[in-house]
Amino acid sequence: MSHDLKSHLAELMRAALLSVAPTESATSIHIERPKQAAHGDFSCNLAMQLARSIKRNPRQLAQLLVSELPYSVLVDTAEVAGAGFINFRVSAAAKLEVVRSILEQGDAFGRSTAGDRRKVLVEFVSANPTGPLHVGHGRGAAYGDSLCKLLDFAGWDVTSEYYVNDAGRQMDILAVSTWLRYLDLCSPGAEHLPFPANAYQGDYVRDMARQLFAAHAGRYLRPTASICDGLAGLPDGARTDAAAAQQREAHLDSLIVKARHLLGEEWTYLHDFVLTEQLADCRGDLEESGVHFDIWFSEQSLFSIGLVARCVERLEKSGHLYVQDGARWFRSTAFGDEKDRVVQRDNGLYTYFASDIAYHLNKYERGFQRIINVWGADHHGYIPRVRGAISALGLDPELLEVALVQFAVLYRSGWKAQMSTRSGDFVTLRTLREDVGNDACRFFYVLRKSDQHLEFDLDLAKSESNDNPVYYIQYAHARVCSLLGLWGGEQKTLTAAQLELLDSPHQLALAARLGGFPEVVETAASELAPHLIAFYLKDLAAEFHSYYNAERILVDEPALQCARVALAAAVRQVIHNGMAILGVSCPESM
RNA sequence: GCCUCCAUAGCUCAGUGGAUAGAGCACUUCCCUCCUAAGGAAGGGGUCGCAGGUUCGAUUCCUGCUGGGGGCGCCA
Repeated sequence: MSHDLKSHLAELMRAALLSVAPTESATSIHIERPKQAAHGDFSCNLAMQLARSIKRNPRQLAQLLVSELPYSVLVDTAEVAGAGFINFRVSAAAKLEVVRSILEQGDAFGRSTAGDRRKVLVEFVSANPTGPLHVGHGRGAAYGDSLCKLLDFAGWDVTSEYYVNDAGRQMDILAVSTWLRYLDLCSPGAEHLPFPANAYQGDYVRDMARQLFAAHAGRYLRPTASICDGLAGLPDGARTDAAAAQQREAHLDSLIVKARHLLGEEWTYLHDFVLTEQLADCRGDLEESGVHFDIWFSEQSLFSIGLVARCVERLEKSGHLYVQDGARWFRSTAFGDEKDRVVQRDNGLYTYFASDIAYHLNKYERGFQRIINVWGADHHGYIPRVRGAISALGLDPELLEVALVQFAVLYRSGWKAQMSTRSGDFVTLRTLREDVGNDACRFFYVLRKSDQHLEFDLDLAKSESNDNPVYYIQYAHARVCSLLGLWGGEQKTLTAAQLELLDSPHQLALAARLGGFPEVVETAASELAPHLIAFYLKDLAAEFHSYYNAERILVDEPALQCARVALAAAVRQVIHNGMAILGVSCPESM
């Protein structure tokens, strides 16, 4: 309704503009909601925009525009204020009508057709399946999922996708880490290989080793001597220099080569086992968080179908590649990147970048009108080369949008918690959800603008969870549910309420706030900013609580009672719709 | 060094071309014989990091500076 009000006012202003200054008919007309109630329900700054080109005093111009404004039953007053604003007051009836719309449209209120059911792909989380998701991943998950729901609400045909990095070195490291733990279990007490500091340290690795041992006993056991034979050496444990680090990585790589060689076919089983385990854990975790993916896309599949090789070939043919130092490079500097990038190493293996080019080619070939990557902010330097590769393949790089999500930093007892999967020192998303609860967790994650660092104070969230704004909003919802229960009537009858009886400032303010929901959805969707929904809901809940304390809703007079219950029910509905976008539940009682 | 995000109340953060810059927490007072007090009402608290520029108008846009997070691999 308010949507209609806004465009209605824009049309009135357009008519006035044509009459006052026909030569300026191309000027865009902005109708906004003033921050202060004293400035009316809507305002327009057209006179100030025009003042310069027409060379007239903005206030006089505004006065002229007002006098040329066509009559409308919806508008009570239009007056000039400030430096040349035109402030509108719309009739109470026009404002209140939104209550009926909300009750009639229910869960669909606020939905728009802006997206025109065009296909959009949203890829997010895509964490390596090398360990449990931690609180950093949680933010990407909450943001991405809310973004999907938001875009769906705004009329897009959304597909959510998780890119599974199941083909890289990290997976090999995880497999070999598990194998080493397993070897210890096979021969307890015996002298065993030292567990490398740069292998995966987490307890979940030991858990997988135990499972492996329980199911297969000594099947993957190989003599220690055969493993050690020809292994790259380790530097002194105390050394922290770059050369030592490089040596440690080389040691790990030679362990992987050794494991492959000694285990043969069984290495594949081991590799698949750890992948399946971690993916299942990750998937379960996300499902419990209410985060759903339509597609789990395997990086390995890109190699299997030969798309990576074909992609590189295609770039080769179009002259975007060259060979140097034995490696094959993509000339990304031709597309604005700061340096060229390797796509194929001197040992013949493709880099992660090569498979990512193939992945993006595949995304384009699936026919999306819009492709959104939700990436951690640490990937920002990666954007130019991907865009470059897309351009080099003759595709439109503008189709790809990258939404960068800044880090979530977790504070425990006033100390910043580390977040490294390899070192095993991290707080898992699962732990966080168990401590804080899923609703508070998801709400907290989207309560910050995504390009803003998020400070997640675990102790505060745990100890003072009652202060969490999520409860404030849920409480408003529960209060209405309680009212509806006490009222006891048939909700369908509320659409027939005499809304004009709602004439107090509190009620009109609430109606105006409710009317703003579709605009908030629209803005949030176009800016990929679900946090705007969260802030809107806080404001709506505040307005409702204030009203609830100031006026009685279940009054004796039947018509008035019906109108007030209808308003409360509309508040409940909009909170419900907004929370659904955020993936947060709305309990009926608290 | 280069790239990028950021700097707004004591703290955590909204607002991003408009009129007197907002919220929560914390602090000071009030309000349950009354529809859930996980609530409400009132109050104090700010040179919107600094300096220029564009504009009728800048916390918002541009440039520089200062301070902070992150990134700059033939890792993924």
